[in-house]
Amino acid sequence: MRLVVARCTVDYEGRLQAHLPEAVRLIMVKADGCVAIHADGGAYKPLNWMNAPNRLITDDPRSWRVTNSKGEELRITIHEVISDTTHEMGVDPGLRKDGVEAHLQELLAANPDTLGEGMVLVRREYPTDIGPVDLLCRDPEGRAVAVEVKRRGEIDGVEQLTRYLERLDRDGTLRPVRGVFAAQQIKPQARVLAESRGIRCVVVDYDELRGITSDELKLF
Amino acid sequence: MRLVVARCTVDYEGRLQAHLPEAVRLIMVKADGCVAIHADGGAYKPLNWMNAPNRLITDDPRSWRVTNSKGEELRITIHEVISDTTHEMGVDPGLRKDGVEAHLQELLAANPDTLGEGMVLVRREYPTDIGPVDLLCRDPEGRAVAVEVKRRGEIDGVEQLTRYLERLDRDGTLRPVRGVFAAQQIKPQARVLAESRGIRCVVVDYDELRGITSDELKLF
DNA sequence: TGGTGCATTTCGATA
DNA sequence: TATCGAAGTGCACCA
Repeated sequence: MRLVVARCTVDYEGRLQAHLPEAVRLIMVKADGCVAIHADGGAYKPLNWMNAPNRLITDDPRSWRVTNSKGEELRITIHEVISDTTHEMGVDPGLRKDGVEAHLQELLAANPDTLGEGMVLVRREYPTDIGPVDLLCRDPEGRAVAVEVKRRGEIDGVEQLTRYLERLDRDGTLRPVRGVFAAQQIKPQARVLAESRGIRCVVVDYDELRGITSDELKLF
Repeated sequence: MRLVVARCTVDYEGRLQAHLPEAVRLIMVKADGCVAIHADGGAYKPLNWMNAPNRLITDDPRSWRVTNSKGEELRITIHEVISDTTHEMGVDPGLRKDGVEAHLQELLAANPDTLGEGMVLVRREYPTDIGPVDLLCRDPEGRAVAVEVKRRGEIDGVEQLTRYLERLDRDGTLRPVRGVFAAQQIKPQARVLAESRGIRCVVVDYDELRGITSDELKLF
């Protein structure tokens, strides 16, 4: 990784046009070739960048050009170099994560009762011609229930579930299919839209659900 | 901005749990306090981070703790410091952008003819109870036309316009409202969905539109 | 290679 | 401050 601290101006032309006036910034060049220009503030997002794969030309150390195959271009004009260092880091072993939507889906699949008294799981990732539904269940009366699982429930999640319901309803063996929108948190507008379409909203407590599952495991 | 290159392990606990095994990485601490841990690859996104505002405790230089008011915590254990530098950068003058959706909307508002012969603008950001429609126009016969403007037209844009049309149609003074989906580029699947719902698709040439507007200005 | 959905999304505008 | 929609979104996954 090469780290250049320099007074520079930057121009980007590609998906939009953008310009950075002269100032001191950090230019980070990673081993995969991606370039990022950071100011001394503003979260982790750089002011400007060019992802790999790209071509970086620094023949003229005062004027860098980064281009990619999509015709995007980043021009960095360097007025004064304050620091220029390079460090070998090797390949990173990578990040281990826990607690994302996939895990929430697992927990709900193991505890369909959370989605409604007496609910029974038919299968996870139930296929339709526009993609898989997160969960397909049956209620105590044997009626099909399609479940969309989100960490945070917003309008586009309701739209997604609506499209699935439309498709599933065409299947004579399932019709009529009801919808359940399950999330750790549901935005008010998403709730309004869901309920106006007869979709039930279920707010899920992740930690509680994890507790139930581990309690059940203790029974064995 | 403080730049530390170090062999480290990192743990994050907050919106999810994540762990980084021991490796050499860049730890970037910005003036606003935000902390980002970068590997030598993988676009501009850091492996781990904590945005401002937060509290950074480095009393023990081998074990940093970053916490915020939401109860999130980042622990950085430093096994070996390879480099540790600090640079003053001052406040960045910031990024100037051009070519985004707002500008496209302005240009279309100034040239409603682009959306259809004889189209007249009623107003931009026409309010509904689920949010404002980009443009509301009337066609030569005086019928209402709702326009959704996107840089790139994809399925969710069609869904958005459909929701607006649904709402506007409830307004007796406007009904029936037609829809126009305007974008610099329209994905085939979005076009199919739009047309199946009777929504007209208009591909807009940004540069040409800008030319028309400047030509009109020259007339004055 | 392109389409779809998720993200510790981030970011900005607005009510 | 919450909420909503856009982003040069990035990224994984799958066809």
